[in-house]
Amino acid sequence: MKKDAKIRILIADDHYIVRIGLVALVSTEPDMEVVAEAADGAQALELFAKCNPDLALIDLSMPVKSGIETTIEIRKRFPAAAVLILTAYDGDEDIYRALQAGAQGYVLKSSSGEKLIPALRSVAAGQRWIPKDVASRLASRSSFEQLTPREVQVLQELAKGLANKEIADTLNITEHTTKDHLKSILSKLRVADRTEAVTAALQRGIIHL
Amino acid sequence: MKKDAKIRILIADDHYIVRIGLVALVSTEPDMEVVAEAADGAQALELFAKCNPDLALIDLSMPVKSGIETTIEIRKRFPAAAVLILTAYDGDEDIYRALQAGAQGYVLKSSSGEKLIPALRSVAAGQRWIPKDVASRLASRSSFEQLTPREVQVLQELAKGLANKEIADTLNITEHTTKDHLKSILSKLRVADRTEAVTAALQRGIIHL
DNA sequence: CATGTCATCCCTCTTTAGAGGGGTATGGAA
DNA sequence: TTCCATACCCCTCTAAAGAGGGATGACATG
Repeated sequence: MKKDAKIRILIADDHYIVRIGLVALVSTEPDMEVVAEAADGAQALELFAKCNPDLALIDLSMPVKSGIETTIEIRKRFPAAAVLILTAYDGDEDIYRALQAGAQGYVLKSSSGEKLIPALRSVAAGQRWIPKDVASRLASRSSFEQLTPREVQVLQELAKGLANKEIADTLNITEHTTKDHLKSILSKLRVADRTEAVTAALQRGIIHL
Repeated sequence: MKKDAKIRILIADDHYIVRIGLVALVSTEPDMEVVAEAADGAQALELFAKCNPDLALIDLSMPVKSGIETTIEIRKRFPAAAVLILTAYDGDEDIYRALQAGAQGYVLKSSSGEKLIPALRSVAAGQRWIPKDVASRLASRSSFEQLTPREVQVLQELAKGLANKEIADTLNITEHTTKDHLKSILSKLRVADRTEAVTAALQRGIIHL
């Protein structure tokens, strides 16, 4: 290996402290370096295009453009890009969507340096990296049925506290149809009523406040 | 000032990366040092008792014992302790409770080093530190009426998706009383129904999932 | 072409939610 | 003590919510 063939990393996180921490952690490793720091998704995209890093370490919850959106964009524009998601547990749905979006790995912010560094190296080398516990939750996730886009849309209005009739108006459908969607939401999420549906969806990351 | 009279800081955060970041940040300042690192509230208490730091920098969302609980405990056992809350925006109610719990300051994880370092120095020197935007949100908070402990309790059951009758059973009251509490919750939070009450309470940090 | 999924619409029926009144007992503040 | 907030109880009534059926057109996939 050439001495200057370091793994060039882009980090994207809206928390300044986290960015410092990542830079500090990476700088302890001689074979990697942080070449760009972004505080939001849009900035991450810009910097990726400019720096063309070997690895993008991206937080899920960021302003302007979410980690998921950013990952999708990066992978679309740079199909060879290696993306590792770093987050403070945002629910199974987010993990699933991150991997669907093309991320090769997923690490939690609580994981120690001994776990993080190998993840960085692994994903930069083109391999996948998904912690066992995350993988198992991902498996159990599949036991729940997938919500359709329309159902998610209804769920979002539901979270605002709208009544069926109001949801019907905003979505330009009838109250009957709203009730139908609600019925399938309740059965798919295996909950008893709309309020539990909202909290369950929030916990699983299907919707956000 | 004596050369070795550094500000001795205890940091408590469940995210390893954040702890690294804080250590890295603090180490850039010659007059302060991190003397203890805790990954949860209980550990923070232990280490505080052992190290007796000049300042405790505490995250709000931690396992085992929350930042609020930890702050209350620390302030009870060490009335002279200086506590600075560090968090990723957890809703107005949390900020309010943190300050009620005896914390002298409040900083957001997104704030830059130029803002964080003065906050550390200020609180360690016995002064208060509350960002302007946080202070203004705190003021607007007071326009909402305070929920009683019982109402918060009902709200928590509400978030589980329980029906009025079920809530009544778990709290050993009648359904009528549950409805009464619900009525005052709806009016105090200025929302139309139970579902909106739950999301509003989550946003304001009155309850958590 | 058949099958399946999605989104839409419709009806009935029972239970629940929420608005509107009423009241009592307690314990702290004025 | 008088006042006020809290917590508890009760009743009625209307409008929702949610469970149960059945049905259609669009569109993709086998």
